[in-house]
Amino acid sequence: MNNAQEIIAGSHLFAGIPEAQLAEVTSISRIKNVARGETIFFEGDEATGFYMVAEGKIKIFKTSIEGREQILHIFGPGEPFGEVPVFHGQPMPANAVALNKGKLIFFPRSEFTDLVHANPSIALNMLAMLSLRLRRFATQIEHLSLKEVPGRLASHLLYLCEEQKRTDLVTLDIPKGQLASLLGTSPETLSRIFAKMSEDNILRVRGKVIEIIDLEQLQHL
Amino acid sequence: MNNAQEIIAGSHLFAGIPEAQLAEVTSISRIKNVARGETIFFEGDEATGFYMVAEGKIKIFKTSIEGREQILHIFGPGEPFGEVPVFHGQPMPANAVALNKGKLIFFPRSEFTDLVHANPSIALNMLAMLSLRLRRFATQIEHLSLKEVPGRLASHLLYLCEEQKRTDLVTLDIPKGQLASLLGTSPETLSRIFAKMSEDNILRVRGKVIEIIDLEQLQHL
DNA sequence: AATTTCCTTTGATATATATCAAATTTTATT
DNA sequence: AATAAAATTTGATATATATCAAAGGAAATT
Repeated sequence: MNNAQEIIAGSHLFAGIPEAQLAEVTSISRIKNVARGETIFFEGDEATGFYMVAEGKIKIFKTSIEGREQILHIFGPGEPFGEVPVFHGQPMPANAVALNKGKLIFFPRSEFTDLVHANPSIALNMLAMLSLRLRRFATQIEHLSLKEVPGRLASHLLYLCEEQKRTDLVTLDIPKGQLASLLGTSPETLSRIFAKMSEDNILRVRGKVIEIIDLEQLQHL
Repeated sequence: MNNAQEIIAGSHLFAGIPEAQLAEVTSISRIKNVARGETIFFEGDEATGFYMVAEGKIKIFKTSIEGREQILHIFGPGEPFGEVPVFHGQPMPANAVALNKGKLIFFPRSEFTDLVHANPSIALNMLAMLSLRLRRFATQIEHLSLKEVPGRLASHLLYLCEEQKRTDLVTLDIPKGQLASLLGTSPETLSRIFAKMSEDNILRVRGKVIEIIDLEQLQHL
């Protein structure tokens, strides 16, 4: 009745490591249940370890003094988060909140670094993980700075198309307000751009379901 | 007359590894001289290895179709760059150009990954490196999305204050146009904001030298 | 030293997007 | 099902910043 083991075994982070070590990884982990909206940690908190999502979705975000928020990542099952301070020994760089009721697997810092020392594969997997994340951040910076909101939305929809392996229709996996925060804009602006795209017959919005009418136009943006 | 060894030995990436391995690291490296303005690689190029700056400065940047550019990093002596694809096996995520005449140390991919396998310290140093970089990217995203240009400029100047260990006067280490691209704005806007800050008696601009008059005001932004 | 090239500043204008406010729809809770 | 709460949409307005254009200044090259 412990699916933590399954999540761990199926994750990229612990891919390809021997059964024995997998058991060891599991043995140092702890389960934490979280409610929708619950804060896992705040920016500036001391890091005692990192997490992996078992169920639900977690958003990692920064906030301004005025209360606006910018989402950096949204993580789902199998994805680790909060690992940056593990290797660098500084406080948490951002806030983490659960988007839904869910379950997390926690790995205490020192136990985990011991494992990494003994197991170069984990280190290399983690390097691949962080590299991928850097690449995504680079794209996010590029989009924020060089693209306008319609372009960012188009990019995101095309990303969802790939993820959902469909080209005619995608389903948003987060509320539109959260999507606005992920794209670095306001809910109002996002809504208007959806409206504009509908008007231009690029897509049709039916709640969380986006029907894609003109894929080429979308790719063009 | 080979200061590559010195740069390598003094770098964070290879800090604390035994003499013997340091020699090995040096032995797989190659020196590359670059001219001011020379391209090291383009986004999308296949990665055959990564670099470390020995002399000069390198900018890593993205460009839009219209030709605008956003600088992601500026790296100086001792700092590695282009390592992301080494661990993830995808093309280069951004462009690299030399800001000055300089010298680079190149490490071929497979030789380096062999070294990492054999030497967990290098892996852990690299993890610390990438973690730091993720943290900086997170800050950059935060600034682009949640702060206005004056705030970003203030942040940068305060960062230079720390780096140069002065609080009354800092020297820009890159041309103002490049600084604009780093801050995600245009040279015109940056110039205007410098002018505004001068007018408000926050600072005084003398070419590349910025005299800081009101540190508190600057921190306030 | 002269000249060309590049960098920076200043001015005028256009526009994408934030913000405030209110209406409407959707979702959650009793 | 009814009510409360939250999310989304639409409208009106303000503003930060991009862009175009041109002049002035600094730096590099001959």
